[in-house]
Amino acid sequence: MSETKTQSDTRERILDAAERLFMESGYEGTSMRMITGAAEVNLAAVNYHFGSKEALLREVFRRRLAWLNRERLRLLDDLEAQAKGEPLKPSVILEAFFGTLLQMGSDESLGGMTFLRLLGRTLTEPADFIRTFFAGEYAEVVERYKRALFRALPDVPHEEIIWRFHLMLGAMSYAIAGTDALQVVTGCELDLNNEGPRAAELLSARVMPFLLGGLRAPLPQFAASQEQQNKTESHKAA
Amino acid sequence: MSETKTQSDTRERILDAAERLFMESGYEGTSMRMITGAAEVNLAAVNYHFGSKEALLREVFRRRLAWLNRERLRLLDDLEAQAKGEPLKPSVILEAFFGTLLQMGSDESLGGMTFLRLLGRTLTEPADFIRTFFAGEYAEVVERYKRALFRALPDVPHEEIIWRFHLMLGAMSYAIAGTDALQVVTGCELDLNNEGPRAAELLSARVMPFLLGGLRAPLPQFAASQEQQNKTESHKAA
DNA sequence: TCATGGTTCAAACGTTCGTTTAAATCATAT
DNA sequence: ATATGATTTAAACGAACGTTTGAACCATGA
Repeated sequence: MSETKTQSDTRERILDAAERLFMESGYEGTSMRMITGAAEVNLAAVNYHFGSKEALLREVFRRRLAWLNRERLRLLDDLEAQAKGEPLKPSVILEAFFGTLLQMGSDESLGGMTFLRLLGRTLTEPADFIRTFFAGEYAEVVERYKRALFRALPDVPHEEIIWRFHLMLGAMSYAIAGTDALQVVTGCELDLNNEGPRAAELLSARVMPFLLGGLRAPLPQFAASQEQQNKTESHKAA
Repeated sequence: MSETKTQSDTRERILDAAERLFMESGYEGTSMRMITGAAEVNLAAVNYHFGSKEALLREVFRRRLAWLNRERLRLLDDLEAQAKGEPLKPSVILEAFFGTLLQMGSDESLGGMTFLRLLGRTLTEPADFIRTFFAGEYAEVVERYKRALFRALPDVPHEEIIWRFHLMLGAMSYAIAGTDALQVVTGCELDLNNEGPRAAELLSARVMPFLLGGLRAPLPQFAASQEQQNKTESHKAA
């Protein structure tokens, strides 16, 4: 009814509906007709505005990840400048990387918990175009944070740090995705859905100590490249 | 190529092909024609032998999870009998729960790494029938191991233990699923594909210390919200 | 030998998928 | 008011989906 509406909001309506439906049903499980139906726009609107379903998914992530990863880099720049050349503490690095992520969950204008859960689920989607897209979006930020962790933990082999970074991502993704297959059993996810914006704080308090504990765990000791005899159990690999 | 073949191996061929394809492309991303084509059987064979695509997926998991969860329960029975009423050490519990899982990765007749990766990915699939199926398959084993962890960590609130169990599952799933969206960046997954049966040992050495570190991390301190103190044995058994 | 019941087969079923088309509609500047 | 370019619309496209069908096949026991 005013001039702000002259700029059609069809694009945003589609992106919002797609974000929610991709989160609920996955990429392959969500059809164009579900999306355009929920967004109350014409079926052809997706192809007109975005070109294809794949391009739509990419745009759903791009509009959120642009902010997320720019913020992560900015925060790391600040922290490193503030440290004046000294290595950062691991807890500070993790707080910057994951705290920025969780902040999105508290802010509806950044996607809220809907986007967080979509992100957690999509990281394990097998489709090729998804994986290559994410690799490109995350390349710089992962490289910078990896380097920060290398400096923070000079006695830990780089490969081990990469693995633990990997494991922390997994634990966080899983915790965020929430509606995992076992939630009926474990039965402690309802809070995430009901608490709304506070969900991010709860998640942070729960998960960050776990991640730090894992990151600083004693290193595994390998026996050369052959098997080690130190194993206490009698299991013999055939 | 004699009487053992009289019992048609069509069922197993389908299950093997479906296991691999579901792992590579996900449930919705894998078509019946892809499965029957890879298995070199007629398109109608899936519906004849299993009834539907959903039932096929369930059977793919049932033939592996039956062994896995039976073994997990048996091992826990043994350990608890051996402990003569004393609580088990957390590391022993985790080794039983996750070691059994990783053992499947080393044994091709139990599914090998293919099934492990399929399992890791499917735990985050959003489809309803998948989630309810898993809930049923895992109910008993999760309940038993939860109880063991409660006894092993009497000073930790039950809710916190459940959360950390949850996080450990996530980290392990993510590590196993392997081909995550960031593998191009982190670049340390190739070993899992190339090492074959040894992949499980490598994974174990990498992941178990991380999980233990996370499980034993200092507890988060909340600003006095609903503080539910832990009544060790008065917890009602549902 | 033939009847039988389990299994395989090619073909088709109706539905839904992502995408495209061309006309209709809208907003804006001249 | 009219022309113009951007957007929306209804309808249809061919392809692929999961499933069903009915006949052909085949091992086995009478």
